[in-house]
Amino acid sequence: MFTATEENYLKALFRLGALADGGKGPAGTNELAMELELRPATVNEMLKKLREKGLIEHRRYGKILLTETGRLHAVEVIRKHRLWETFLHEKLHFSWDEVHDVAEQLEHIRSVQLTDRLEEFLGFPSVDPHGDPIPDKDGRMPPEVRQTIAESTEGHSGRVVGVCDNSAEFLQYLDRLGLSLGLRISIVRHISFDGSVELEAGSDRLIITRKVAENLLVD
Amino acid sequence: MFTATEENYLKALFRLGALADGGKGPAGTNELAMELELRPATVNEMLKKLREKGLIEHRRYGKILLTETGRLHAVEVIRKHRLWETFLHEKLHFSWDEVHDVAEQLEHIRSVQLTDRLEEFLGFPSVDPHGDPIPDKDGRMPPEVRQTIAESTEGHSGRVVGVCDNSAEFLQYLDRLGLSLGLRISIVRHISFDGSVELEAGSDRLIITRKVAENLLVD
DNA sequence: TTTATTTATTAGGATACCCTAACTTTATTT
DNA sequence: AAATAAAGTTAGGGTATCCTAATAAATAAA
Repeated sequence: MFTATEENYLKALFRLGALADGGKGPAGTNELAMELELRPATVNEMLKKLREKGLIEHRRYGKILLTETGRLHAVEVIRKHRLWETFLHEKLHFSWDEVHDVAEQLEHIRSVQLTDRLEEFLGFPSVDPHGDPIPDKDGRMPPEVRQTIAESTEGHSGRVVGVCDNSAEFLQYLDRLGLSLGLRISIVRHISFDGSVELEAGSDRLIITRKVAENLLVD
Repeated sequence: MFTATEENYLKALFRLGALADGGKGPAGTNELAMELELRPATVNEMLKKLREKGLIEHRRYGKILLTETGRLHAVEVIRKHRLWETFLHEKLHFSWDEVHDVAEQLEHIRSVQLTDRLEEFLGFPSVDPHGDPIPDKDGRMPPEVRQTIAESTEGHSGRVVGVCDNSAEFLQYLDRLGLSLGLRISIVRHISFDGSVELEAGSDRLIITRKVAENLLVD
């Protein structure tokens, strides 16, 4: 039905929030090119194809929006990606910074039964190893009630439920800081001088930089 | 390192036994094209590429032979294919006729760790759901001591250990005949009239056609 | 051994996806 | 509103993989 390339475009548009509602609104060609690490000219060509397949709405010099069909396919790919990440982490003991690249390949395997059986095998998980919610068979995604540490209020306490940046570098850095998914923490104070945040995790205190705080999600 | 297409060529050459030793010897362009369901002209182009990469030996108008490097890569792909088939069958409960097409895609996933971890997760299986041996990490494949029912002697008794034809149609037909992998059977007699073979399975007797007998392997 | 058949190769084209460079339209400044 | 900047598009190429049709070499048959 769709090539791996097409699926990557849909996924990128979904990430950019190019949705009629519930997202950041229409996306631009340059923005999409940046997200996919491709040239605008290349993206422009593919837009034509996606338009003709009814996956996006787009007029010459206009903005890009996923159609409902496009959104459903994007969510399906994200579902597959997150299920595979969960499989790799829980069954094959890949660390959370190793799962992404392999899942990036596995998400494009075409099989009507595979995804659903994998989901069942994993016991219908609700989130992947990075804390991101896994859409169900019908493309429904549990609403995320989470915020970055940077935007949370002082005194707030909750669990680390996800990250914004999935790079191996960041994830390994978190491991070194002793921060892992599910950890209970409290926001002690925001330091206005440089945006650092002081946290309490159990009986430990630690300070994280603004950049880390902006990429760590708590519930 | 190698594209999925290149890997399919290597696999096909291995299947055709295009090995310096231990196989049927060199293969031809047409033969390979037939195996891959492509045109000879297409195959001819790819031969150039495989030759330059040192995966095959081939001179203009000459026969094709896998180099040692080529053979090792072919075996690695076969290893991945069979491990995935085993996963699909044992963990996700795909029937033995459903596993092939999905494994055909999964075998091309590139990850240094994935295959070995999958193998460990599956408990180091020695054969896949069709009874085909799974090569180990170093490309060693347990020697097959098996023969088709058509060539086995009357009175021989053993287990059904594999099939030559992996088509869903044949595998479903076997299910209908009540023949499954691991079943203990005895060869009662070869019927010279039409090549049919009479079998005993437990207390049951059944007759299979010559074509079935040629595609069923016993140890 | 000359002819016929089979097998392999070349030539030329198509599609998918990517690129750079040049150009056009839209948006932002002044 | 004119000038500038930013965003989007077109033109022209490149590689990988496939194709058909024509040709050349090798093999088999007469």
